[in-house]
Parts: sequence; structure tokens; C-alpha cells
Amino acid sequence: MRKAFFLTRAEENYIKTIFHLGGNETQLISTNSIAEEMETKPSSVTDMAKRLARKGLVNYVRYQGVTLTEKGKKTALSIVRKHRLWEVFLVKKLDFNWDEVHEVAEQLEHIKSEKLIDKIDELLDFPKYDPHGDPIPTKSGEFQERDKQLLSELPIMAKGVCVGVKDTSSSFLQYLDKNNIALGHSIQILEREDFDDSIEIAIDGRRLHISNQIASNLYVKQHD
Amino acid sequence: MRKAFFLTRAEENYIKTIFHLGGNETQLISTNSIAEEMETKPSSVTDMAKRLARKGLVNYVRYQGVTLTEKGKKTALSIVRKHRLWEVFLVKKLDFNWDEVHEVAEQLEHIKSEKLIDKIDELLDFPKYDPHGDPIPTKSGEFQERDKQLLSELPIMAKGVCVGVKDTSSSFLQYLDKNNIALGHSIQILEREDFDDSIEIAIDGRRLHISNQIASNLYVKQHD
DNA sequence: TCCTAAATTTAGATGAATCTAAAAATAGTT
DNA sequence: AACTATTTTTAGATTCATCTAAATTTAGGA
Repeated sequence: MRKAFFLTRAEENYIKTIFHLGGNETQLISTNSIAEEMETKPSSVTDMAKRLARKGLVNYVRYQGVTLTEKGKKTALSIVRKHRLWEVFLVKKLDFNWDEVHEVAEQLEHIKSEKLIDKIDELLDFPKYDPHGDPIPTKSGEFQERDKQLLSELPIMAKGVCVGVKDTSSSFLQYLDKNNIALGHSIQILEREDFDDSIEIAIDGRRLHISNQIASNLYVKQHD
Repeated sequence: MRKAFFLTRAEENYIKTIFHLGGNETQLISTNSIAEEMETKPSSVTDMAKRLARKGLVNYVRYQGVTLTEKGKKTALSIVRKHRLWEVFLVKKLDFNWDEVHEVAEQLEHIKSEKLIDKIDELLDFPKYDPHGDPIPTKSGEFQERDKQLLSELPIMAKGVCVGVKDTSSSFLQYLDKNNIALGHSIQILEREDFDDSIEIAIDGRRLHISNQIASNLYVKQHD
């Protein structure tokens, strides 16, 4: 019988970051990019890469980078699942605003209790998306990105429903709140300004002028 | 401006243990008793005692023991508050049984977010007691033990309401479940067996014979 | 008072997670 | 093919939290 499988908080955070950087796919993730994302030093990442490799969570090639193993992917999905379910819980049950949930969910995602997260899932009636529109992996690890495009990439006159945000910073989310843009709203592109790629949109009967910065951080699902 | 006040998980656990051992009062708590309670070594406790003293959370007297400072007490109450509120949440909102909540609450009590625990408190409608009958400190740190006695200390024919448990082990709580003994039930002592101090009780119209072991782990509030 | 047993502390070690500074490997360019 | 800039790794140090083993202090007899 081999030693019980247990991950420290730091290990879980590395796994999650590698996943978000695309460790899912085949290309190797560089230690530098991980360090940058986690605001830590490349040398620390190297150490951790070795540790995670020893535990069978990543494939580590010296001077090349890492990818997640199957076990690593499963772990990452479980953490992402917990993070996003907790975010839904905070918004739906405790009236947190969608710009306040991230920090707290970063802590809650490390709570170790399968029963707890399953019960939370049930309490929330098995949500498919988190408050930012990101999909929640199922208990068995199924995970499907929603069919979506950046608002900035839609052609003139195209219509769509707002389904997610790319940037999840407080300032961006608060901008959206202030302008009454929320998931589920219908949007139509009315005009595009060639000079700065800003666009004029119709949203819920109102007209609104938004910068390219904004439009390229809003996901929509196009319809006709 | 001095360094931001921050406690590690280990530090919080020590503070909590000292509180439970009576660090509230004036007598010093020995390193040995702390080590025993936490299933660690006395030498580890000594190290931590120094660290906590440096941070102003305990008064540490070499070879004598520790007491909590005002700051330490405040910290302890905040942790106990979080632990007990989470226990209520698990039982009331997620249908955990009262013998399953401790472990998970041990993790949840370390989540750092004032807003989160205040919202949980509100969601639960500001409960005064946890699922084992222990009082929940208020946000401002008020904390009052309920007026209660051990069932084993009640005289013959005395009546009372079950208000808490002393032992919170799974096996004890499951015994109570099996015999349909729960907080809020009325109990009357009918007979006491001199030989082994076991007692015959009336509870909710039923008669039940329970050992002294059981009776000395059940709290009741006596009435007439 | 002196002695011994128990409690407590010190000293030194270990593993996790991090850092800095220096060394090594890689990749792009002439 | 050789040079250089960048990336990555190594080596060595630090802090936290823990341990074991040895030394010290305290407290309770005889």
C-alpha cells in the first residue's frame, strides 16, 4: 500500500495554474510563464515542477517545461470545479457581487471534503456555469467550453447574448455593473468606429458606446 | 505602520486549543497539556509559545505555561465563532449529521473573510448554539455558557431538557441518534442504580436505561 | 535539605516552500 | 559556426512547523 495521496495548498495552486495556462493540451508550459502567472520566481517553479513530477502529476522536461499527466488533469478539474461552485454559492446564496468572489473562492477551493462540495452542488441545483460564465466541470471531470466569441470579433449588425467575461478584475466587472451589462443580456452591434475599433451597441433597448478594450473582454453567443 | 497582522493555520490552531483548555481564565496552561490535546510534542509547543508571545497573543512564562492575552482571546473567539457557525451551516443547509461536521468545520474555520462569515451568520438567522449545544460567540466576541448540568449529576425524579453534549465523538453522537436522544428532548430521571450509577430515564414518553458514561456526557437544563 | 521523577526547554535535524545569485542550457542572429 | 540574450536550473540561504534526544528546571517526597 503506497502513501496516501495528499496535496498541499501550494501544490494545488501550481496544478491549477498549469491547467489555466493550457497544460491540458500537448504543448509544454514554461517555468517562466508559470512564475509570471503566480507572481513567484522561476527557480521556485523549477523546484515545484520536480516535486509534482515525483508525485506523478506533471511531466517535466528539463529546460522545456511541464504538462499535466492524466492524474494532474483530474486534480486540476476537481480544484476548478470547487472554485467555481463556491463562486456560485457566494453569489446566489450569500449575495456577494460577482467582483467579490474570487479571493474567497481561492481559499474555499482547497477545503478537502467530497461530501461538502457535492452538497453545495446539490444546494445550487447543479449549476453549469459560474458567475463569470465559465463552465463548471462535473463531478466526473467533464468539462466543456461554451460556444462563444469575443464581442469585438462580431460583424456589424450581428446579434448575440452575453455569456461570459474574459477579464474578471473588479474594475472591469464594476464597469459592467455600472453600465448594466450582465450575463444573459442581448446585444447587437450597431456601428464600429474604424479609428479605435470602439463600437456602438444596443443592449436591452438602450444604446451604448464601448471601447475595444471592453468589447474584447466580453464573450457573446451569436444568434440570428 | 507595523506589519499586517496575520496568523498561520498552525498559530490559529494553537490559540484555539489554549482557549479550549481554559486560557480564558487566569491560570497558566502547561505546554504538556497543549501537546497532549493537539497530539504533538511538548517541544513543538514551546517553540510555538515563544512565537505567539512575540506576536502578543499569549503571555508565556518559561517552565510555567501560557495564558491568552486580550488579543489572543479575541482571536480565539473569532475562530470558535467561525467553527460553530460553519457547523450549523453544514447541518441546517447541507443536511450533514451532527457527527460529521467537526472535521470539515476544522478546515472552514480558517477561511479569512469577515464578509463571508457574517453572511453565513445572517443566512442561518444568527443562531445562538451550534449542533452540539455549544454557544456561538457574537461578532463582537460576547460569549456566554448556557446554564446547564451533566445528566449524571441530576437528582432522582428531576426533570430537564437536553441542551448539549460534552463528548462530540462520532460513536457517542451515533449512539444518541440510535436511541433517539437529541437536543430539545425532555428527560426525567426515574431511578439510579447504586452499583454502577447507571440510570433509568423517561425521554419523550419512552423509558430508557443508560450507563453513567452516557449520562456524564449529556448536558441538561433542569426545570420543574 | 537533598534527591528523584516529571515537566519543560534547548539544540540540532528535517521537509515544505520560498528566495537570491550564480551557473548552465537554449534559441535566435549574424 | 560562434555569439549573445534569454530562459532555466543549481546551489545555498531563510522561515515555518515539526521532530528526537539531551539538558535543565520544577515540584514533591524522604
